[in-house]
Amino acid sequence: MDIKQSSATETEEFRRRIFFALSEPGRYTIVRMLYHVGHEMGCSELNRHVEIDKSTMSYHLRTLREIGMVTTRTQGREKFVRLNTERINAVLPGILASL
Amino acid sequence: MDIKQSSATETEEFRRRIFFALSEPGRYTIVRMLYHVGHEMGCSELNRHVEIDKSTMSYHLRTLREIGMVTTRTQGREKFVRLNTERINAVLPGILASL
DNA sequence: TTTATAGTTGGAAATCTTTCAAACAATTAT
DNA sequence: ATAATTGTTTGAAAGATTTCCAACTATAAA
Repeated sequence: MDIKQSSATETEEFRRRIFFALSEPGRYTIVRMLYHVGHEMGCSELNRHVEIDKSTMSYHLRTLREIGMVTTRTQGREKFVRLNTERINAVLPGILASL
Repeated sequence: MDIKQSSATETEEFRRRIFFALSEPGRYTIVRMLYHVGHEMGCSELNRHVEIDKSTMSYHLRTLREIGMVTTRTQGREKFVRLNTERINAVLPGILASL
């Protein structure tokens, strides 16, 4: 059973990116909060619960969005973040529940 | 429900280190290989299956050992690596099976 | 219109990560 | 004793990541 590093499936790539995201305390906290709250949250609400500079928060949320772990919705001047639970569970079943 | 970043439990810390380990392709491949093989492997045997420079391999194995994801045993000039399945499953149940 | 609120972006600084070559130690084989 | 095999370590180079300030856009409120 040989494993070639060159050929990584999309799923594998997504998994690794999830691992990368969760290896950073700030993002770990954000994801954990979103999961436990169980519904979308406004960025500023998130920011009120998680102590991170607002631009750092923005940076982390962009990372999570680029990876595909969250989606966002803008309403007026507020932005709501929603955890993409289904997609994450599809490649790493149960991981969110164990955070 | 507030989450303070300052206080991370040991378990949470271990989880994050596992995520860190698995976010790197080389280590991901090593861990996956060890899991699927299902028993300890000699470093050179590992190196024959996973294409990584030997010193890079050594570096990654040291990281995995420091995190506590693997243990090693030396016999003669060979070194055997064993995945600490129980400990990993204790904090992230089923994660190895989904790699 | 002016001001406040929500969030993004650019850029710089500090730090961390990964990789490899070269030299090394330890063990086994010739 | 010499040579080959196993694996570690050091150190340097290149690159990635995180953080924060300051300036910015856009919407809503006064």
